[in-house]
This record gives sequence, C-alpha cells and structure tokens, in this order.
Amino acid sequence: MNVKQAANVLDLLEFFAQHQRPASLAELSRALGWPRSSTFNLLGTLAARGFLYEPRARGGYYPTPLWTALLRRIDSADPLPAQLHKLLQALVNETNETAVLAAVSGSNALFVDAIESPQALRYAAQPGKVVPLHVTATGRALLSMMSANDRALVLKKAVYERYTPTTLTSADAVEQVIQQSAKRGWFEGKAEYSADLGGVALPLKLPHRDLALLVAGPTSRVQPRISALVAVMRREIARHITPGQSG
Amino acid sequence: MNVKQAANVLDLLEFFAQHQRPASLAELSRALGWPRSSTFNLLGTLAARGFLYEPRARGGYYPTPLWTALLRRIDSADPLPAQLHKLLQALVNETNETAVLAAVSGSNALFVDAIESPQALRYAAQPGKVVPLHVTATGRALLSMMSANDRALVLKKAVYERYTPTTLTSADAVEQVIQQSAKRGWFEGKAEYSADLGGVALPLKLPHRDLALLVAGPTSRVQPRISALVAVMRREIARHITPGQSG
DNA sequence: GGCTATTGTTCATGCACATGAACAAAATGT
DNA sequence: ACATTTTGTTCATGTGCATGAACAATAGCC
Repeated sequence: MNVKQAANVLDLLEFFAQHQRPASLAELSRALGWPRSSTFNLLGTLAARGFLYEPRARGGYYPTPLWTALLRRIDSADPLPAQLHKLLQALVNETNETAVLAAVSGSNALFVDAIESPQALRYAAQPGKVVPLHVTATGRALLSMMSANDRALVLKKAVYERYTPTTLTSADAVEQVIQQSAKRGWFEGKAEYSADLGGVALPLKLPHRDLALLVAGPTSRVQPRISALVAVMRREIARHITPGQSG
Repeated sequence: MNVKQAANVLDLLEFFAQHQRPASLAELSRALGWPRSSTFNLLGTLAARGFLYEPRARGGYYPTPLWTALLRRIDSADPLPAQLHKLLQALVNETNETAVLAAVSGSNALFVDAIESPQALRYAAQPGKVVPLHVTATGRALLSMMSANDRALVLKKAVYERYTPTTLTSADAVEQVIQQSAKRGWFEGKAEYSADLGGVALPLKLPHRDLALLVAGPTSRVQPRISALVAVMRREIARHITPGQSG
C-alpha cells in the first residue's frame, strides 16, 4: 500500500532538488497538482518541525540545513567509499558509457551511485533508480551473490512480465542464465527490460556489502565490445580496490 | 493541521540519524510506537521510491544515498558560506559558549547552523531547532531587520504565553525592547523562554539573507560579560566576513 | 525436528484527515 | 484609490488510508 503523504514529502524534496529555489505555496500546489489546502497543511507540518523555512519573508519555502545535518550522520554509518565513485568515473572515461553501482533492495536492484555517459544517446541512470532483479544484468549479478535459498525465494516471488521481446519469463530460465554467467564471470543484459539497452555487470563483494558494477548503453554500441568492456571493468576494479577489500 | 505520515517520515530520518544502523520493521515499529502494519506500509512506500533499502538481505532497512544526492542539489542552491561555520567555531573557541546562526521561519527563528559549547553545562542547540521570534534575543535580532509592517504583523499574531517569570507578554513591550536594542546594536536574552538561559544576538545582513548570530549559555556565565561577548562577536564577524558581504 | 516466540504480510473497517468551497488578505494593474 | 487577480487560511464533510486482528513465514530454542 502506498502512503500518500509520505510519498508527497519525497515529491517535495525532488521538486526542490530540481528547481533549486524557494517556492510559494501556490507555486508548489500548481507544480505538484495538490489542493492548496493540502499543500498548506504539508508545508505547515514540515516547517513546524524545522525542515522547511522561508529564506525571505513571503519569499517562498525551502528545505533547511536540518536535512543535511541528519543525512551527514546517516551517511557516516554507511559510506560508499570515495574509491568507488572514482571507479565509476574511470569507467565512464574509458568506455564512454554510463557506469552504475547497485545494491539489492527487496526484489529490486537499487542504484546507489551512477555517472552518466557524456554522449547524447546514453543510458540515463541516477542514484535512487530501481530496476527488477530478475530481468537485468545488474540484478542477476546481485542475485549470483545470494545464497541459493534466498535467490530461489526472490525468483519465485518475481513477477514475470514481458517488458521487451527478449525478456526471460520464468524462474528456471533466469536461474540458468545466472549459473552460466557466474561460471564465465560476467553478466550480460540484452534489452530485456528497456528496449535497445545493453550492458555488462560484474558482482562486487566488499567487506560489508554486496554490490554490482554495471556499464550500459545502446545495444549497438555495447554488444560488439562486450569482452573489451569486461576487461576494462576488471582492470579498473583491480586498480581502484585494494586486494584486502575485494572478495 | 498536522500531516501525520509526513511527520512520520521525519521521525524515521531522525531515528536513523540517531541509531546509525539498519533497523528491521519490528524494531522500527517498537521504537517509534507505530502499528506493524503501518510501519510496513511506510517502509514499503519509501523503499519503492528508492529512499530505503536493505543493505543485507533481511538485515533491516536503511536510507539510501538518494537522499544525499537530492540534498546536495538542494544545498548547492542555498549554501551557508563555509565562512559562517568557521565564524561559529571561532566564537565557541573564544567564548566557551554555544554559538548559533538563525534565520526567520514563519513566526519562529530557525537554527540553520550551531556549534555547542564544550562545557558540561551548556546551551544545547542543534541545526533545525526553532524558537519563537518574540521571546528570544535571536528572534528580536531577526525582527529588527524586518520592515516595520512585517514586524508588526508577526508581533500581532504571536502567542504571548508566559514561559518564565521574565517573559515579555505584549507586542508593545517587545517592540519597545527591539527599538532600544537596535539603537545600541545588540540584543539580549534574559531567560524569557528557557529558565536560566542568557544570550547575546546580533543581526547579520548578508547579500541574500538576513541571519542572526547568537552566543548563549547559563545566565550566570553570560550575564556578567555581555559587553565582552558583544565585542568578541563584532571582532569575529569583521574577521570572517569581508566588507562586501556585510551590510 | 517439533514447539514457541518473533517477525512479516494481508485485509476489512471506522475514523482521521485530505479535500473543495468559501472566505480573507495581498498583490497587481489601471 | 478602486477593481481584479492571485495567494493564503479556515472549516465541514466524505472517503482513503491507518489500524487491529488474524494469518503466514521465519527464527530461536531444547
């Protein structure tokens, strides 16, 4: 079940991240399609708690530094090593495609960091994006690191919708692909979830978390050089992660 | 009116900021006093949007880097100059009391940055804290920068509750104190809102925002050296803010 | 491996709260 | 200064959602 007013808080945050300036009640109500009265109540709630304020009197609301103060504490407990962001940057430089770090989140892969290719036609991926585990290279790389039990559970509960002509639509088919991919050491995505999108993913076991590393772009650019991409990814992983950290 | 599920999102964030580790549904439900089913729905909503994930399968939920990604963008539009944080630090070093930067937020002063005194007995102030405008030194420093009209409006709408024996309880009394304080150039708080708490506040006009700078602590330590504190604050403001920035 | 305690999930129902409408206050234009 | 538009605020009402209860799955224990 969807908790509407929780989602609205997220919408509000995303609005401010996008527009980067204070906004009045009327403006927000229009932009987000909320009744003015509801907007009034929500802004009031957030402002009363110190999460929104009006930088200038009657100049509209904006999020306060309290958010950042809280998140600094939250992030300090679960930091993505800066190394990993540099790894992504190196991969984008070398491959000219989008590079992503993903973690398991329920039955989805969650993009925890991403740098997009500089090219006009590119895989648009931002931190926070989620994709199903069973129909993506990233997801299967993550699944390959789970115990057989956990993986079977996810695959059983998965919804085998056909997104594109190449989508795998059964637990068995997916499990088989995972086995084969694990053996050869890399996972390929062949436009199963998004048409014309191809990618290569590698499992990345770190001390306290299992991640997947993905490089992806249009099938036409990615497909012909899969093995080259794998080689680059392996090289850059070796360069950016000290032996003690990889598993 | 209070929007419960919006407030719950904030409670959740604060929980994680405090505990700094993943928490299971049951754990959160207990800690926050929510029904398990409600917790289930809320976590589901946030996870589906990519704002929560499970770092380890069945290892509990934790906020994702998406929060930070959004807030980086939000903060970049409304940055508190790093200078100002250094100013606070300098003041804490010099005075041994808590130093705060505050901005107007509705009829409250919002603490946008704060550094607490190292002493055991100190003014506990953190970013995000809000205090009424009309019964605090900080608030009156902020009010002094408003137009006469705006200030009159705030003072008219204010609720003149008696928090301590020294609380001012009428618009006229407050306006008078503001006039006098503005003339001499600094604002004093005399345990009107929190018992035994004293402080000195100065208005701080920056190019795009009006702030107040506060140094506060137990009355016994602050009261006797008010003028010394004012002198230190003025000197450090001059040191940390270039002439072009102050107004 | 069975038994118990704990955690996670579903669902129907009553009521808190989101909403539209009506009003008040500001802003804008002439 | 007046008329018009836009924005902010209040409030009663009907309904979407939070909730408790019941069930399912998992973990813990001996």
